[in-house]
Amino acid sequence: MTRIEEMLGRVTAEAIKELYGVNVERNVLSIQKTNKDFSGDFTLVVFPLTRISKKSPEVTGKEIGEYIKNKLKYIREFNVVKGFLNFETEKTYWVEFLKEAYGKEEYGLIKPQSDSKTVIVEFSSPNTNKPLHLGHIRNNLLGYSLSKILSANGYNVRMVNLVNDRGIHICKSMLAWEKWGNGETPESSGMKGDHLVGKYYVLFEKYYRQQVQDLIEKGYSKEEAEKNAPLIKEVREMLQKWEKGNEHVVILWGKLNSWVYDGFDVTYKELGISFDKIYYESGTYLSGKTLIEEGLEKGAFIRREDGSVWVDLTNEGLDEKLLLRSDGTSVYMTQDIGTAQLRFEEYNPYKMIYVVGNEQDYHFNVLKLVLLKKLQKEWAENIYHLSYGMVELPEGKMKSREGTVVDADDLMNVMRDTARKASEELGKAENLTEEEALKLYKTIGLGALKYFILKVDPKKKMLFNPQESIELNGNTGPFIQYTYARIKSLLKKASENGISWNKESAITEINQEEKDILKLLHEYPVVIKESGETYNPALIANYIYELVKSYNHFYQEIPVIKELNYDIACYRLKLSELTGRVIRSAMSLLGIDLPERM
RNA sequence: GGUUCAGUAGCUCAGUUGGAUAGAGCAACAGCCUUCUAAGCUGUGGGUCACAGGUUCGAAUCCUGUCUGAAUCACCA
Repeated sequence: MTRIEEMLGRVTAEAIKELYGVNVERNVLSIQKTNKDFSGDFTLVVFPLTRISKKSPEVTGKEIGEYIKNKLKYIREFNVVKGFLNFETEKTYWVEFLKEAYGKEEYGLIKPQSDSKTVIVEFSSPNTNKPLHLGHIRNNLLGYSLSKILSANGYNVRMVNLVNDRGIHICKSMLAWEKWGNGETPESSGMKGDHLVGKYYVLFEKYYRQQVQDLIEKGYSKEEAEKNAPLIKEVREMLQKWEKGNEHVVILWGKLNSWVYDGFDVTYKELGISFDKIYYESGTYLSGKTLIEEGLEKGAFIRREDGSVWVDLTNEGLDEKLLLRSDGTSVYMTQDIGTAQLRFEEYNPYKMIYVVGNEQDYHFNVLKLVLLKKLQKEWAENIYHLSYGMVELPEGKMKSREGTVVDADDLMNVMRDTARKASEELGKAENLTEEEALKLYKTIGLGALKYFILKVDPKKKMLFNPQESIELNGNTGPFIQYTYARIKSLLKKASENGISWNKESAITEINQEEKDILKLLHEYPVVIKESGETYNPALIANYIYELVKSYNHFYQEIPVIKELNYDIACYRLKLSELTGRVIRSAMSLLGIDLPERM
């Protein structure tokens, strides 16, 4: 069944050709949903067409409307208000639409085929020196949801995580643990591994800052003090030992990292996040050097007297950027150049998406420019940096070193407890086993958190207020989950009453409430497409909210099971079932679970 | 200072290939549970879309300038 917007577009172009003798491009025709204050379902804006018709907007609208009404059986009536031509659709269109959509197994989704294009989504990319916090949660949720959405658009998606498991910041917690840890382990302390390691990272920073302060008081400049504090010298030494493969340091590194991974695994599992492939920086940080050499030969880069290698991007409006240190070791940029190349060789992807915060906009600009302009890698055109805004707290930005972070594990626990409290107050937990109840609280708490984060446009920074953001009413995840549970309950009751709605039913009328829902269901495939094209899960979130709101309105006003006309009751049950299926489908694109009852 | 991004109701956010009288939620107030789950529904109040110009049938949306905020511009990652 062709979508009505397409039919309208085609026939409108035909009308203009017929009436005014001019061929118009399909995309200059603006066909949109009719504003709710006017009568009609779809609207053609005729202002731009008056230049062609050489007539007033009203007359032009009437002429085109008349033509279309006679040509398209699904258009029942039209009206013209100023320059807006509003079409009213025939109810048969909606009846047929529901029948078709209802019959599809996964309405709205495009299944990836084995020969579909591949898209790589890199996200999460944590450092192994501290536990995950709210910022990582936004990253993880965006990356995971985006992957699901792209998959629903028919791409083969590979979810990839590049773990920052080496470097000076990792050595900081290692050194601190060795100095002050007294052999403390996750088992001996009862702490989650990532939290334990994070504790020593904070400890390092604390003593380091103290040493810097002491030196400043002795007359050092701040810069000198930061360079000469004994702890930073020790940690540099440790990094060098690591790079040379010093056995003691490598073993220590392996031990602490394994604790962190155990901790991360728990957090990822709680969050419901998984990856197809995990890369480790320790395995990739040397890559990229050959590409730099290649660039040097071509004259794309400059080697300075001290041996360091730079790229000059001043013509592109950026600065000079370091690619290799004077001692020949690589920097972040070097390895990103290398891993990009490796991945394109491995997967030959159609797109490669990096989900990374907007604080690294500059870095990704440089990365793409170097690959594209300096190294002439045409595939770099397909690199896309999904740059998301920071999560801020009422008191400002989160800072790991200063302890002003919202810890991921803590937050999930708080959300679950809030859900528990609310459920108990509302008496929802009755008739549930302890196990069922716990599962429900987790579903609701996480649903609230995930929806809260994903409903905001990724590009924008967002504010997280711990007191107010943990909301379960209004435009929230639990609101949607609740509606879903209601639909489930309705369907269950209907089948208990022996109603079999899964059959043809002769419908003579559809009311406004039903039509509102049908129109939204009708839009679902378009929303999936748009959110895939713009890499924006928020479009899905806002769409579900609209759908759920109009279903709740329907539910409140219109009887379903209690409807006495059997055909109408069946029709409304079908509508409800499809709404439930779309809610489930759309929520799964956000990575949010739904309870069967709540 | 350069670059980039942002500024919409008291708060958190929708709304941009330019379209009709700018929308939700929260908070406030007023209603709706003997009737399919009230985590719901209905209603009221709340706006100089940061400011000033410009483009045109039409601007929150595009352009220019100003103000405010954030990020970034490291031999850190």
